[in-house]
Amino acid sequence: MVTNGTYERGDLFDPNCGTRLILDRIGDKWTALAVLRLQHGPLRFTELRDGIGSVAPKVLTQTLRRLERDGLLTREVFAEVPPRVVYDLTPMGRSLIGPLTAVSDWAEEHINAITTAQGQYDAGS
Amino acid sequence: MVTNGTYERGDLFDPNCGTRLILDRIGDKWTALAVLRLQHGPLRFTELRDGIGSVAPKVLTQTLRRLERDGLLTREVFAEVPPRVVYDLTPMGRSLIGPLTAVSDWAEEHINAITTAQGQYDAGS
DNA sequence: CGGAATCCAGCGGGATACTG
DNA sequence: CAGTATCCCGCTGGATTCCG
Repeated sequence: MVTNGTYERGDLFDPNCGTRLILDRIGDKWTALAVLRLQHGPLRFTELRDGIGSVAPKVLTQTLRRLERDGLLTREVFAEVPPRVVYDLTPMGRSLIGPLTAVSDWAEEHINAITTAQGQYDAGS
Repeated sequence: MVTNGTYERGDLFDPNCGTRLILDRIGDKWTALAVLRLQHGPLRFTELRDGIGSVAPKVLTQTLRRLERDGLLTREVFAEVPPRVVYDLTPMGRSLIGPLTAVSDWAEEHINAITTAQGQYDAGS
């Protein structure tokens, strides 16, 4: 597996390495979901909320604000009545879809095996 | 982007879908790090702990036990004095390295852009 | 409609001390 | 060495209510 002498390309042991920071971010409960929901085009707040499940509005707002702050999505407000706010991924946000999908695919493929393994482990195997 | 009618291959809106479950798992503070540290071969408890940073032993144990329960790593105990315990990835655990590396690579590539975006956002841009 | 404000509980995670 | 046993804190995330 190790063809050259390099370890993880970064410094995983360093708490400030990129991987740690990003993992803390997309590892939270809704971030990855929000990004994946937006991969097919812009959505409004309510569409996002309904599509994702039962997220408290406060929590969804937090998630979206963080993503906006990180430059991964844009938030466009239309001064209308009733108000309309549209969220969309930035190019950088879109570039995250690939890696995220890789993990998601892996999850779908192995979720059954994992559940089985858990059952055996709990059975005192 | 949507060439056919399918959304995410799973049912992301279902709290019980694989992606959600896995993300909750590898999204925690140490799991992904532990897996990545083990990609080059088996390690002992202390080697894992020293390599990863400052993890409280209790927390590292929790992480490793969960991974063992999920069938992602093996825990082999040698009845010696002093005791020796070796952790190693299972084939399934090894198959997670790819997706994890994809995310990790993305993180290393974009961490600077993200930090910059945060700075601008905080500047009230 | 798209939040903001408030309150709150749980638990993930850390520090420390001890043990087979 | 490789944990276990306690204690404890903060923060994430949830429920609810109200507002422009």
